[in-house]
Amino acid sequence: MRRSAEDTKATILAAARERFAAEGYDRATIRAIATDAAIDPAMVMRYFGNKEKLFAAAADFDLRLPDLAGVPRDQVGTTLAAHFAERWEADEALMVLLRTAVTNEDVAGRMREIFSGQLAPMAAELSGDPASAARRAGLVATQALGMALCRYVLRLPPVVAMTRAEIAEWLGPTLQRYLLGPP
Amino acid sequence: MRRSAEDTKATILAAARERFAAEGYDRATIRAIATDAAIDPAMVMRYFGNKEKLFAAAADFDLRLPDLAGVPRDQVGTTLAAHFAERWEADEALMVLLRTAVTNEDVAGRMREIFSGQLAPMAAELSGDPASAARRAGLVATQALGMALCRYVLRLPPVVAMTRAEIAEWLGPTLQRYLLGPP
DNA sequence: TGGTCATGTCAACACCTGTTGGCCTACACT
DNA sequence: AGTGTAGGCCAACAGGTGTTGACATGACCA
Repeated sequence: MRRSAEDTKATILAAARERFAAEGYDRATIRAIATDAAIDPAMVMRYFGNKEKLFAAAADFDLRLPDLAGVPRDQVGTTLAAHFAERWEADEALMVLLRTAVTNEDVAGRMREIFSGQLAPMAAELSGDPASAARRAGLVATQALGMALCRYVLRLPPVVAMTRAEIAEWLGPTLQRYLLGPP
Repeated sequence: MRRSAEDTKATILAAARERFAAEGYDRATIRAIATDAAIDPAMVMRYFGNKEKLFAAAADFDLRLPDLAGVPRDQVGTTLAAHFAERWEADEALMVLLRTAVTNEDVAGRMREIFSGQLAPMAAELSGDPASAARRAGLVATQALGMALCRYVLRLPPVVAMTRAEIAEWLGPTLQRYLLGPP
């Protein structure tokens, strides 16, 4: 069949996202991605150059943190927890990154950039104390990513069984304390 | 050189643990492990059968949870957090499992077994409420593994910078609430 | 001293990977 | 209708992987 270049590129990218999300960088082969996209492996190279660049294109990620300025100060934690619980499931970008960052130093660096570029500034603005803001953001990351890890990657049954609302209820107070609680 | 079979086996196992911990299952090659152990790759096969069995031998893991029965009830969280902070660094078994479970369903299953065989029973004994115990244990896992992920795998700078004592102080109240707090 | 067996080495296998260059083919334009 | 070109396919390469079998070699026992 014959498609426009843009269509083909988008098809490849979609297939790549799924494979990378499900299997991580190493196990997701270009051949498998090409088969999913019903296309020849050589096309992947033509459109994306090489596997690394394909991954980079598939893994651009925005936390899309909500604006917490207008949220009542004592509900910041719950709001944030609810946001994460939704965000993880909105698309596969987080899975793509998480499954790969664990064994790929470059991608781990990319997660550090997301952390310092998106999460840390939010904590700084919220707490007003630049000295402790980075640590507070780091603690938020441990809980948020830990939930993602146990729920979507390891699939611990009791964690999978929780609803998004229950996650917000349980993690809310934790994030609240990490962000705004006593040092 | 010529060694006893047990010595060789132990040398291979030590090298395998390091490689698996640092690179995960896929990227840790038998050839690299053999080189580290100053030995021929064929010896690995002779002593362990195949790569999967070598991994299984390298990844047996015991959380070594402390006995929390004698701990004052309001210090359970901090005690547990301090234990985790030490346990992660005691040996490389956790890294071996974590780096591999993310892209290997069998090993993910093994982590679920560790969870249900070691962590969940502790929560059940502690809370006395079998109905909610599994969920409470799951929540503990999200925070504990999230800390390990951010500190040792992703190496988020503010999380790496924390001392073990600080980790215990910050995570203690979280684990306390997950285990014994209001539902 | 001669022989046996555990310990170790070597070379090769079959397979899979990312990647490349040449070739085909359908469509749009003149 | 003829032709240029963008979109697509095929076959192959070079390198790395787990794994295997045949062969060497040292230590120990009769």
